[in-house]
Amino acid sequence: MQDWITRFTGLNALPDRLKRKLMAQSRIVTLKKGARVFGQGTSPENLLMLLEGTVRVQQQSETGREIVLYRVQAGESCVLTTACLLAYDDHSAEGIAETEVKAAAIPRLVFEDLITDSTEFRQFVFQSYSRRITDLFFVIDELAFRRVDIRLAQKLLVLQDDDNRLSATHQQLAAELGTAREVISRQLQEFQRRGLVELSRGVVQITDLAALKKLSKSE
Amino acid sequence: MQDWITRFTGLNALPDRLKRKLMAQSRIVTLKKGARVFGQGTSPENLLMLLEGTVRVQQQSETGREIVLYRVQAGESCVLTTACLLAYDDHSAEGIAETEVKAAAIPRLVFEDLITDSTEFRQFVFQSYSRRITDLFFVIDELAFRRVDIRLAQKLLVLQDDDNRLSATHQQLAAELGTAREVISRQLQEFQRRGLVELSRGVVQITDLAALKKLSKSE
DNA sequence: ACGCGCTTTGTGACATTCTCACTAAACTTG
DNA sequence: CAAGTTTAGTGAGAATGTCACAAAGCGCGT
Repeated sequence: MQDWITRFTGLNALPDRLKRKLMAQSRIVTLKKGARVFGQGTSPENLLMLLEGTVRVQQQSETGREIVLYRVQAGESCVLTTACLLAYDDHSAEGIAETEVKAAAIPRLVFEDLITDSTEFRQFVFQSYSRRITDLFFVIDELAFRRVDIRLAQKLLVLQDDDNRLSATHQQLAAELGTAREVISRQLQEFQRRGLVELSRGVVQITDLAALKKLSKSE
Repeated sequence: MQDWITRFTGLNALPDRLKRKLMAQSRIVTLKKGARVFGQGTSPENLLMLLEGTVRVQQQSETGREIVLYRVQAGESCVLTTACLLAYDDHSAEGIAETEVKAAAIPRLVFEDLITDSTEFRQFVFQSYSRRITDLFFVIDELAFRRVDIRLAQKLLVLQDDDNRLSATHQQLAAELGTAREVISRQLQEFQRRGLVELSRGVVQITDLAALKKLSKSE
């Protein structure tokens, strides 16, 4: 894992001196699938930059319901973690490794140094913020204004693999949209009735991609 | 309007040199009540620091419905504007002056300089971010998991003035919560039936504060 | 004071979503 | 294969959202 910096387009512009510093002062960590990356009591002393895998960031209600806020992909960083989740400790958000995750962990002090020293790094950080906040705006928009069937169709399209399938329980899909499991079950049945998908335990197979896309775009 | 910096607790720690720079290179602007501070086509070349008044930041759906995201109060700054609303131009968010607003406008370049030069200023900026993002998390939580009556009770309590009144149409209250006007009308009627409030056109008078508080806290 | 236009609120009917309390089916493990 | 666990299905009723109006309140000009 020598030159991981090249995986972050925003960091290519860094002067060599700082790249070396970053490499020298961060360490590579590996997290198992399902591991909690941050949240509830974890006080994040590192900025994580994802090299491989994805981290799902979600929020839990007191009643146990969940909603997925966004995902951090390889090549992105968990910026909100460092700056914000500290302040927000009550019904806090948490990050879960969705796959095995490799990441570069940058200690807070190094992070601050880099922010101080480098316009390029600042740009990178602010852009990361920007992306996350855009994601949050999007979630709010969807939650407040869109119907579940349309949102579900969107999600299925986003989460599908190369074979137009996805492995997820209805419960997990409900958490993606911040709704109840029963709602998803019924919607999926309706989709199946209309021939859009084929259901089996823990799996959704998309059978009419075009129609699903059309649905996802209807208002 | 000489020493406005003192109004920002986070900026007190700035070295005098930078305080002077900030004063010298920013200018005080005044905005009329109802003015659009940013959004849709405005490309914000300034960071606004509110000296007086409040700015309401809200989002609009394509169908014309709205939801209030957060408010920027005197002593706070519109950080999200500069960094983020640029990227988010589609169904974008907008900021409206809720009252007459006085603010210090800091040009983007000065902002960058300060970020570069001052740990204290960086802290200030990141804390501002943190607060806003916390607000967004809160909105998402409420939207996804809480009943409207409880959310309405909360809002009435927050928005009330010293006489336990608030001037707002049902439509405006609906926008606060991201719901439909009819829903608010019916809830308010129910509140009135239960003796919690007294309604008249454009005005809600709270008549049983204790009960309303209790409702707002029930799950 | 009166009528006119505009804004705000009220209402019924119906669709969608949420909740609760279950049952049933599908997998897992011993 | 039996027993336990996880996942999915279902009906009933409450809460919320949508639509198409009707009614009431207010400002304004005369």
